[in-house]
Amino acid sequence: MNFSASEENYIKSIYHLQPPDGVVTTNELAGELQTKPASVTDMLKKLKAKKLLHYERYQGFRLSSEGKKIALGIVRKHRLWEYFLVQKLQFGWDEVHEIAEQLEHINSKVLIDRLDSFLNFPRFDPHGDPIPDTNGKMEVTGHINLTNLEINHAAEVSAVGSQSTELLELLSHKNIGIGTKLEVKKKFNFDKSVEIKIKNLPAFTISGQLAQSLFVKPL
Amino acid sequence: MNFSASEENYIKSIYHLQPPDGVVTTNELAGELQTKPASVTDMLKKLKAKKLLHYERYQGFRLSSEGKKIALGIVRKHRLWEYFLVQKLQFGWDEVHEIAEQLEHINSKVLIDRLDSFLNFPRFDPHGDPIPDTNGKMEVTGHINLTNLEINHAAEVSAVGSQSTELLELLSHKNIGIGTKLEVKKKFNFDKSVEIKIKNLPAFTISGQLAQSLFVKPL
DNA sequence: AATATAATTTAGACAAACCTAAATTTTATT
DNA sequence: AATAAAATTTAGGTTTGTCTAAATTATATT
Ligand SMILES: [Mn+2]
Ligand SMILES: [Mn+2]
Ligand SMILES: [Mn+2]
Ligand SMILES: [Mn+2]
Repeated sequence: MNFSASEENYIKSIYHLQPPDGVVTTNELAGELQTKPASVTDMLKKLKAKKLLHYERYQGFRLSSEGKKIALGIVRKHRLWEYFLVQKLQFGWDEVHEIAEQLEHINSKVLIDRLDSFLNFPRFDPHGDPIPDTNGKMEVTGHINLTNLEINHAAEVSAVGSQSTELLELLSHKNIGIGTKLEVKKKFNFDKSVEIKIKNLPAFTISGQLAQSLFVKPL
Repeated sequence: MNFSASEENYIKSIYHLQPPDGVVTTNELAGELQTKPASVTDMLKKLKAKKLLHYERYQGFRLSSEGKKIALGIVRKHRLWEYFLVQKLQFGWDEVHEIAEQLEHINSKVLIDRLDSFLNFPRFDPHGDPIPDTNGKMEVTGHINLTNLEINHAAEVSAVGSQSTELLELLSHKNIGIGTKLEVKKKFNFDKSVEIKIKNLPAFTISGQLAQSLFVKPL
């Protein structure tokens, strides 16, 4: 079965909004998609008819297992393209979302699997979100992006957003690696930079871009 | 101004059908786009209103200079993506058209210019068609693909379809380079392979894939 | 429990891009 | 020049995805 770009955007948004056990509401989804509740209701009927979601009117809705499978396919495409844009075409991680929003609707299984292979099967996108594999499986490590770590909570670096030599060079210069224990001391909203503290070293500041590339496991 | 995928497909097809001085007809375009003449007429009105073509009813139509500019932009995207698919993702030149047909509608100037740079500014796509540069200019060399050379007509190799080391390795092994004079002796439809004759050498056969990567100037 | 408010759905329209069938215009043939 | 054939356009629908305004249902407040 094939879906329109519009259907895919709805499915993906429901996937992102859906809490582990709960349900998504019409207004939430309308807000997310910048559309009107009435339009959402129309689409819900269509997606229900296609068996992509469970929905009883006025009761909210959630993806069916088929719907979840479709969603993971779109998420896979979105994140792989983002990784491609950053890693191969020198885009900043803050410039890729809009373009990936278009590219995720290109319809070709072989294209996306070859892209995956060309990129060397990356497990995280430039924002640190895990990339589902060809079967829709993705890592469920407990790590979070450093930018989401709470202030003064100890954590350990567990992954980096990419394997680029530039990133790795910067990390080694700053003595940060997998296993490094650290705390966030302060977050600066102006430029998203973050002050961190590593034991036995004076506190220092890292750029928002670098923080985005670091994933930590709270201890 | 931004155009829908449908508008872009119409514009590109008119560009390809349009003879140097003549005009395109409704039925021709309907045939090319696998649609009905009535649908073509609808779109012609819209494109005329947007000043992308010159059109008087029952009289045929041709792109305006603005329309030509748009067309070249789409052709540029189509051919760059084809080159990417073949050169980076290991697709065969016969497998890329359909995917490029989708990718050509991705809307981002910076994306396509970065892709161009990433690919090292290729001048020909995998089918030997010239790739317009960022300003819509493309080479108008008189060369044609070797697969289109008439049998027993002398010609000189003038360009290759890509710069890949694999291609160049194969060419040097076969003693073919820019400037090599040759004739096509026979074309085999079964596997598209081609028998060629180079002076002072016995005739030999090259694969269809290799022939597709060779461009010659008839002498 | 009654009523007010908020969320959701329905009804009815609209634009884009297509279609079929009928009407019109151009072109070819006698 | 008249007529036949072909090409093109128009008229009137359909589907998809959107919208506004009104009606309905659920939730919150008195
Ligand atoms: Mn999207
Ligand atoms: Mn992302
Ligand atoms: Mn296309
Ligand atoms: Mn091509």
